[in-house]
Amino acid sequence: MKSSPSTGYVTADDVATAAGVSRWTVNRAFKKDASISAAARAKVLLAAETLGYVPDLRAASLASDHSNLVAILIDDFANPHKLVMLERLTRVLRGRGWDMMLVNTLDRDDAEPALMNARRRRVDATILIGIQFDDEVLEAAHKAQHFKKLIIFARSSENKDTISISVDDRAATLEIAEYVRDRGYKTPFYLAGPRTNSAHLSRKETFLDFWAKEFGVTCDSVAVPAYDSILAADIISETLSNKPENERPDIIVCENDALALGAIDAIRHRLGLRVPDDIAVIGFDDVPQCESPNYRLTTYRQPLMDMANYLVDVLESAENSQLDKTFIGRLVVRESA
Amino acid sequence: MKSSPSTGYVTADDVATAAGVSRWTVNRAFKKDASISAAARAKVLLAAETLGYVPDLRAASLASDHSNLVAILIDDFANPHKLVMLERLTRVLRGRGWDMMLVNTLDRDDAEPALMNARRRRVDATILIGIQFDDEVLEAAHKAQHFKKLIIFARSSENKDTISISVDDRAATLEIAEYVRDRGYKTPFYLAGPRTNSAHLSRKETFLDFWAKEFGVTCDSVAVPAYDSILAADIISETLSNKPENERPDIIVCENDALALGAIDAIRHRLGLRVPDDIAVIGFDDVPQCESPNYRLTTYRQPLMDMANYLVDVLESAENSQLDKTFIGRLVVRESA
DNA sequence: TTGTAGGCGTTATCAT
DNA sequence: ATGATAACGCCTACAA
Repeated sequence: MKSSPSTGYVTADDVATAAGVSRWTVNRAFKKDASISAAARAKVLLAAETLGYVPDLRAASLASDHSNLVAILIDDFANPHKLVMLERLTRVLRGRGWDMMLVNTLDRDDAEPALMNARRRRVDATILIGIQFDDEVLEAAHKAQHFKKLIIFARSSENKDTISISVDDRAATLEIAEYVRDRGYKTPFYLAGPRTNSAHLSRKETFLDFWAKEFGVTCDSVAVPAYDSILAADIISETLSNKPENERPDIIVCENDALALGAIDAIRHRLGLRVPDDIAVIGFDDVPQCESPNYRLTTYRQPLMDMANYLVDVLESAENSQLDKTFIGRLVVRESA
Repeated sequence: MKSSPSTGYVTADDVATAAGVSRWTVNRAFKKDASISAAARAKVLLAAETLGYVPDLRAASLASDHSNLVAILIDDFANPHKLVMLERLTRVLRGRGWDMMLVNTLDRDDAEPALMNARRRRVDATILIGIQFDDEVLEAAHKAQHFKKLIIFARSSENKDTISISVDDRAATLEIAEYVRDRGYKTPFYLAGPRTNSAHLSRKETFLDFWAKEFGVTCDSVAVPAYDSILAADIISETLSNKPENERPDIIVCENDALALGAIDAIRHRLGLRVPDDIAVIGFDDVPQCESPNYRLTTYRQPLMDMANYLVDVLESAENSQLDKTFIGRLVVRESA
């Protein structure tokens, strides 16, 4: 038991002295399940309060080898859905006692250094959200095999060393496709996002397959190199501006809302047409803007709260394989399609 | 020097044994400025690579009492500008070797627990971004005086125990006001955000003062209880829908873009009027959507990269007072006003 | 219920 | 340039 430390922080020892107990009793006072008398706890908590003591989580983590800290690696801040995901994730994690580090994976070459960084902090899990964590990056990451848990959130992955928590893309896309068919649209156009090296069947492929089987026609599509509304607007207006009216699609099915919002802008302000009367639009994600009177976008909402809660279940699980899970969301019908 | 540890992590000792040097030499190999021979460093780095060793930052922090980790407390995820700020902040911090914890301050009562949490992690600085950190909360927080650095980002504050990094609201608002005057608008209407207990002069007050002095008239205003576009649209349409044409404002000046985008939606889709012909709109922040062909919002852009870089300067400074700084941004003129 | 050793993986500081 | 000692503040496991 020593007296005041050099660092300026109050330690358990200081509180112990003040409360007239041992340092270990002090620590017990801060644990829920600890076996400690109510009197002792009260005494300790009072002393801690007056001294301004709070336990040091670095030391706790070092000694116990779990930190209740996760790293979230994210790219693609242009997509407004990321803000929604961050809100849900931080809310649920914090509500259940977890902290998170947010890492901006600046570009694809930065993915590995970013993963390395998470390892240095000895986080309990590393969560990947974004488009640049393709199979190749994952392979390289897991070569070293030094992640307690590597979780891919809101994106499916067949990678074996990884836990994937995502919406069932196939089911979702089929629900969208059926809606498009049932509403009588005949000539859909698919607006896809950046191509990745991921092995799984993309939303676009699922949709095109469905349409081909249903009607025996291949519908057109184009890819936008980023999930960016402005870019999507540019590409849609380029693609459609010189098409005669009878070759025009009657609906644009978009891989996500970022693209869909751009598509609506282009249809109205570049092509001078109406949504949905001339061309309908359908999105994916249900970002807040979808509800704006300007867009009223029909879209597919992922059950993000459920997914985030399941993520914490995974964090708190002793297992770290066989934990993949897909979720079913729902189509939110508004006026855009 | 012990052999393989129980935790599964490779330690500096393991590398030391493998490389035939001492543990301290291993650590030196990972420091830029360390005095170590090139040969020794190469030997160590090779051994580390094959063993998969990376330094443990928890232990480093515990021993050195600085973590290169900051906590960012943020609320108001409805405002799309938050995503931009997060992008810039994470980019600059990471580029300069800092990690950040992101904490969602769920509501006002959660501010104190959230601050406590940052203390438990012994972060080098706590950064506050949001509206709920008013003077009262700051007071309570600093009563305990246990923050190495408490920084208010993108918001001015007169609190003495706090470092405020923000745009010069007064200069910005005056620039906007002069623009409004010079373009010949006569009857501006101010759309404000939630009222806070902050002591400083708000943008709204600055604008109203200017207009009163310039023309001797008080312009109308209304407050939206959250920085939320949908809500802003509702309130604008309520407020203006039953005004006769001659009492209608010719421009709506908004405290930020979230409100401004909602105002535009309301003007078009609820009031059936045109922007800017019937009513012009001006915002603040320059969120990405401003550039959309649908909005083309005239707005004021904060120099976020400069501000973020200055934030890191502050983190790396030995001082922790007299560090307040305000920045000057610029008006970005588009077609909405 | 309460106290005690020993260890977690670094760094500061001093010694060689 | 390299090695060694003593923290850093807590937790696990066990003893009293």
